[in-house]
Amino acid sequence: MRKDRIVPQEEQEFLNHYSPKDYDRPSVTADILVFSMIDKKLHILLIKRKGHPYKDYWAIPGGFVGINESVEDAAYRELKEETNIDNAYLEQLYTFGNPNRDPRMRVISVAYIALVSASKMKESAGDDASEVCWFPVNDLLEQLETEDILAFDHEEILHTAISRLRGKIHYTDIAFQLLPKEFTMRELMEVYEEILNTKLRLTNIIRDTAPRLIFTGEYRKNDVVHCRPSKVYTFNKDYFKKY
Amino acid sequence: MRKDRIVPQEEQEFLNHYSPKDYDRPSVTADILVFSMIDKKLHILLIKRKGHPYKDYWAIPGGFVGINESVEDAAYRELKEETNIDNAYLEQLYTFGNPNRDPRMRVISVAYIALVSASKMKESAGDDASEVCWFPVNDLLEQLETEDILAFDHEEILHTAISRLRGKIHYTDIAFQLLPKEFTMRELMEVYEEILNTKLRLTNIIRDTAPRLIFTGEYRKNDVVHCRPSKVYTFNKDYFKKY
DNA sequence: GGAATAGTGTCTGTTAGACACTATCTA
DNA sequence: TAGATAGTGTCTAACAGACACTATTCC
Repeated sequence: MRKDRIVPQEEQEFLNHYSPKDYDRPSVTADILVFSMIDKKLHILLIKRKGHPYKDYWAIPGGFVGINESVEDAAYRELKEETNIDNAYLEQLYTFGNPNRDPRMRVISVAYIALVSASKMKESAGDDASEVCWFPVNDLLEQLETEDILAFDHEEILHTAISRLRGKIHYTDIAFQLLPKEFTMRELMEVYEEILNTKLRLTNIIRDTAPRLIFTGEYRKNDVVHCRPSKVYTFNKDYFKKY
Repeated sequence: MRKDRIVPQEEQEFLNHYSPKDYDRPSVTADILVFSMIDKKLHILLIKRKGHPYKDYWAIPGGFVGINESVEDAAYRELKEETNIDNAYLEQLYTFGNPNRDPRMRVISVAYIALVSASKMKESAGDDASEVCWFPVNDLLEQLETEDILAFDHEEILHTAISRLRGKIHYTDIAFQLLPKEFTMRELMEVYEEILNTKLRLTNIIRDTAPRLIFTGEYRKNDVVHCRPSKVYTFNKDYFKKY
């Protein structure tokens, strides 16, 4: 329940005279892990830090949550600033709240995962194009095993995000969120392979996702020579798999 | 990677002169949903609000996160205050960050789930015993379909928690966290039944959880008359099921 | 025709719900 | 012995990985 609670007059009077106490407060940011499939590889958007601390390290984009803005709205705003995309799949990941995460001040970060289709992306991400970069995720993960590249606790945040994606790919629609409206079976499989970082069999992906797909009636010629064209599919939004 | 990064001297100097700007900041609380099995029923700990707003409504216990305290530590502190338990299973649930959640001021709440064994609980929960109450969860959920009982957005938080527990019970160890060190198969099944709010078959629970259990060698006489005693088990902490 | 991928159908091992049946205890 | 729950074993349907085999395209 809970639709429009009737606020008793007594309570209304209390509220009129209430002023928030001046606690010593942490700052709150919304950080956003933007994933996209680019050139058949899963990529994540990172920005290079221009100043201290962690100067020249790469960081997950984020920004402070406004005092009258929901945390989710802050994440959407951040996404818009970085990718110029208004609507995208957005999911809260986890809240990272250790003191000393940021040596400057106490910051609590609510991390979000955004999945965007490369086709939706408009040009120029942000102002300084040179400071923003798409990293191929699996290459990055490998590199992180031996090198420190990410600022703050952002490596931990990235690993948390990957675990989430891997865990959810089989029973949710996240794979489709990374594809354009129309796609082939092979493209869909590539999303699975990139997220799970394994080789899969096209045939099993077909079977598992078929009920959620609609054949558009069109075929697409393949990049490869001597090859039968693929059926073009659309995601059936009305289908919900149990969970 | 990321163990002990060497902070360059240049960066250290920057930090020495950095002072956090005075942004207008939301307050952050750690709210904690404490679950326990009491009298064969899953219960949640709620406190009755003594003041406005939502006077006399029931609320999930919570408190402000200290400026030098991790959010998780704040949750542990809150748990200790309410139940007098030091160590318990604690898991971050979700962060609720809409403005107007609390009519007094902007509050962002990081919600945690705590699972405690009734046997570990010491007496007296908090100061005013009369203000703290254990609610049987499934009865409460039913009541919430027709009545507003919970303060703020706490009904939504509760539903999120229940979904999480139901989703994780089959592939994690949360059921065991609600039981004392030693327990019978029937007690374990009762945890499953309470969380899922369904009737299950003992025999299937036995099969599914067997690899994670250790038979203590002891038997326990049953409450019911004319009945064969149950084997007493312990949770095998070393066993990790894939996920 | 041959190379190459698209797509179908099937085999198999695993898993989860259901339940028949046996085991063991106490009044 | 009867009543009751403990616990074993098995049937079955759903599912997922593997792969044999067919289909279709272009050079």
